Amino acid sequence: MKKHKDYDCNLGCMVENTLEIIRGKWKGIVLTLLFDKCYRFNELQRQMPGVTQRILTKQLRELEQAGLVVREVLSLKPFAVCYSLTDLGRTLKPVMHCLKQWSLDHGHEVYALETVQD
Amino acid sequence: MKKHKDYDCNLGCMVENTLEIIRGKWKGIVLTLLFDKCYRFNELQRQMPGVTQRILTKQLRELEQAGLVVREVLSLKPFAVCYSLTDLGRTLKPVMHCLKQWSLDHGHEVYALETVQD
DNA sequence: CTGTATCCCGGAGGATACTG
DNA sequence: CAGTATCCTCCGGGATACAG
Repeated sequence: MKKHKDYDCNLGCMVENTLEIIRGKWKGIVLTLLFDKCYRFNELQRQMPGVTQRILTKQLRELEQAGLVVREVLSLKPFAVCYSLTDLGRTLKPVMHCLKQWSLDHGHEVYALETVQD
Repeated sequence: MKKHKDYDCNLGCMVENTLEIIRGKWKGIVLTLLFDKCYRFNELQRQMPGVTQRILTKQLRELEQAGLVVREVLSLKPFAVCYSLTDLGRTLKPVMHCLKQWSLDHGHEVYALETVQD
């Protein structure tokens, strides 16, 4: 695991700390999904078109390391696991709401400037 | 400029949209700094130990493209520019506050689990 | 079903030198 | 002072195949 910050910053660092946790490409979606209910591995994958097993596993492991997500083995015979949020993970709800709200309010203004026609 | 999203997602996508804008390594700090006042290029660099000119320029250009930051040439004789936030950029203040607050409230809990002694 | 093991690639970030 | 121009490194993300 890598160090969180390689230098001390008393300015935007707080913001960066939080950002690093949710920086992974699929972590935002994973967390958003898990706010509602716990998910099986393949349920998650189906909700996230484009992600591969390896990457999804990786994102989940990292969220687990951060203490935001819990992996629970339900059964071994038919191998089944269940991913859910920890209490700490749940505290991110207002944060994610904040991000979502901004996108709803101002996202289109950004798009207007990015205008990509590929 | 790259496409914002390569697929349509109606779940965590909103969150992702906002995250992509501030994903750059130094963007959080830049924005945080610019909330207070406008900065000269080298003022910014001095506030951000570790960043190189090239990278800082890149981050600023991207924020500019997104419509969050304005670059204003103050004078040519002694070459001077000034970076400040647009109205759109300023709307990110509550979002950044949200991220910062979470770090203050729960950041240490994450650290506790990451425990890296390198 | 839920992974791990390889191999691979592009791009973000960085070091350094040069410029108007 | 505020940048470009090169070149380079590293790592997140992905494709694919295999495994318990």
